[in-house]
Amino acid sequence: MVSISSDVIRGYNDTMILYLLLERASYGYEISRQIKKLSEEKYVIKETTLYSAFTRMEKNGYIESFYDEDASNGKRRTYYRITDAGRQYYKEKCAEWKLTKEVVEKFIEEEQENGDN
Amino acid sequence: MVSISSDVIRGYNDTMILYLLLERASYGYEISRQIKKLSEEKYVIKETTLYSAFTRMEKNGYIESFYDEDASNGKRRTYYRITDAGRQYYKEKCAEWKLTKEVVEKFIEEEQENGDN
DNA sequence: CTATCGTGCTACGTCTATCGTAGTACTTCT
DNA sequence: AGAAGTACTACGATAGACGTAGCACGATAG
Repeated sequence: MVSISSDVIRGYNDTMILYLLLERASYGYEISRQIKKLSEEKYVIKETTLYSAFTRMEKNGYIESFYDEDASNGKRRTYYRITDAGRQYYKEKCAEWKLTKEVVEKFIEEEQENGDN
Repeated sequence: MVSISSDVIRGYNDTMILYLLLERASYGYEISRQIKKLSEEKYVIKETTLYSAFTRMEKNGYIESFYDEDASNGKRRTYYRITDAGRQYYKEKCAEWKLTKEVVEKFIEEEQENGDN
């Protein structure tokens, strides 16, 4: 069964997260479920990958963290919102994706869905 | 200017090399030039990346190395040919690529080529 | 004759995104 | 009370990519 290896999705985890943050600010667990859902269960991001992406992107200024002040109690969530730099970065990654796709596809053979020919 | 980062092509260097070896056995320098040419100069594989891919793939049994017996003298080239396992692996990577593309594209916004609207 | 350029590698160390494992903490369901 | 779900953090390992450097040989130019 074909599944997505970390090496091929690498470099697009950030893009996926930013895409979801374009809609609205969110937090780890929610982002994780949204990725799973939007990818139709084809891809599930690992927790450690997700949180380290948050840390990295905040350090790079692509996202900002904040706490929901209304949260009465319970384990406090860390929310993230996208910054202008993040929006810019997202756009660049989209452009890069198109280029990458173009290049990779020159090396991919269309598999004629074979009837055992 | 948009260029392809190593993190996004990671995991497809092997695929590109194998694709070229499907055609015929080849060696480092030639593969390198073919990748550059076929990608229309959009991607140039680094020497170290290429040779470490050869080593890795030979260890994994996807390719086999041999020397050109006819080569009279000069620096001897190491040729590589693809194995059956390599052909199988290539096919899997092609299938994986399609899946990856499907997933990633759900997170990519089509950039309406803007006339500064 | 020497220098440079192109070809064809190898060695070695660094970087970094991802991931495995584990642990903490709080809530809700049973 | 215990388990399952939510919401993280810490720490170390892995592996592909890459920077730098060097070696070896042939051909071409000065």
